[in-house]
Amino acid sequence: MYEVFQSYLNSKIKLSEDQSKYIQSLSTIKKLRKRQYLLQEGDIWKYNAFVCSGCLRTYSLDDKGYEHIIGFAIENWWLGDRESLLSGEPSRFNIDAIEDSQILLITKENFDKICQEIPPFNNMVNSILQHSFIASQNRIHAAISYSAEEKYLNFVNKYPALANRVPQSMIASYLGITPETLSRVRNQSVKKVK
Amino acid sequence: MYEVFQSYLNSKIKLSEDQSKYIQSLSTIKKLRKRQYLLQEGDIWKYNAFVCSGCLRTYSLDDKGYEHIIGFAIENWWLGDRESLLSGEPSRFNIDAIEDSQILLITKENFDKICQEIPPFNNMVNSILQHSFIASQNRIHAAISYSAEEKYLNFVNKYPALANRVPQSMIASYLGITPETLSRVRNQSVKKVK
DNA sequence: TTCATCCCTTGACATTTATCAATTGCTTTC
DNA sequence: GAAAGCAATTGATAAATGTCAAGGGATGAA
Repeated sequence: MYEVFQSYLNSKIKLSEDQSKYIQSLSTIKKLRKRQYLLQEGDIWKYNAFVCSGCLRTYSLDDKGYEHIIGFAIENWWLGDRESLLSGEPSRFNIDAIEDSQILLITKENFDKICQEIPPFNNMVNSILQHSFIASQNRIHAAISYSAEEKYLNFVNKYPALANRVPQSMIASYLGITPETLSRVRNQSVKKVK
Repeated sequence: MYEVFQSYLNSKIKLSEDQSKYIQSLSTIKKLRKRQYLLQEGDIWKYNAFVCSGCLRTYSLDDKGYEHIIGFAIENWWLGDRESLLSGEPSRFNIDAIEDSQILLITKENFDKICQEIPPFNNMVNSILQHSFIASQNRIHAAISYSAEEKYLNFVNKYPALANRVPQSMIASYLGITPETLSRVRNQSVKKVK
């Protein structure tokens, strides 16, 4: 399963065979079955994680026990709770598998070591962080500006790979609307297209 | 006005006098009057900007000409359009001054130079980016999970310095609600406290 | 001072979205 | 293969929020 990560890396930066082996030596693969937790509220998150296969979600639970989905991750996406990683505090989030998944884990310490020792890797990480930030700015924009229908269409447009892969109720939660509203919105959109 | 930035830097990292002078030599100060643009939709943004004094907002305009406020910035905050900076594309946003302001500007090229030549500076920048990302994750969480009232209370709690400084209508826009709704929400909150 | 502007508030009403409940069709599990 | 859950749909209704319109108070300019 390391190959998935390897080809990801190769698509982004140039590494010698030694460097690649070195990174591999600091990585571990974790297999998760559907519904299995990768991180549970209260745990402290200590890794940088990369999804080699499968699909996961990050979510929080409110007072009433409702789930609010913060994000999804599929193959070739990074994953984790940066807040807990950075602060060392227990996480407020849960991460679990929506499908059977395989995750590559690198501890914070090892990750920092790699960043220091392989500057191109560090640059890649920074670039990813920049892009993540921009993506979340765009999500904020959508959340405060769009109607339920626009939110859904925007989502499908941006993440077609997810739209047909995760349950609708989770997409609804991700968009901040109820499953019922999403169901109706989809129905109407279909009618409009006709 | 450089002193503001200097003390900010000193609070974060240790710099020699030479380094500090060097950074200063690559910085320029721009004065803005209230309502003046720092960036206009369609411009390409090429700086990292730091607010020395005053208050600004970043916003977009939708099809109907409504403003959607993406963010605020006051003294000791960083500011800019990372998307345009990174992509080199024209910005989709406007940035203008809510109060008379003074902004320190460093071009992307010079900024990168500083990052390369002064590793602690680079670390600081990364740490800021991390924190910005976490902050935007939290804003997303609020946007999809909270009612109008909760959004407002959360905002006041997190940014008390802004709550009494920027017009309510802008706060409403930032929260993704109408000014009228915000006005009613505040009224009700006051009553509840009594 | 007076006028004009801007921002906030308030009311009446419309629209959107949420909530609750029932039904159906699928998976999953035993 | 039957039973038990889970997801999606649909309807009826409620609640939250938006829209439109009017008015008032502060602030700044002439």
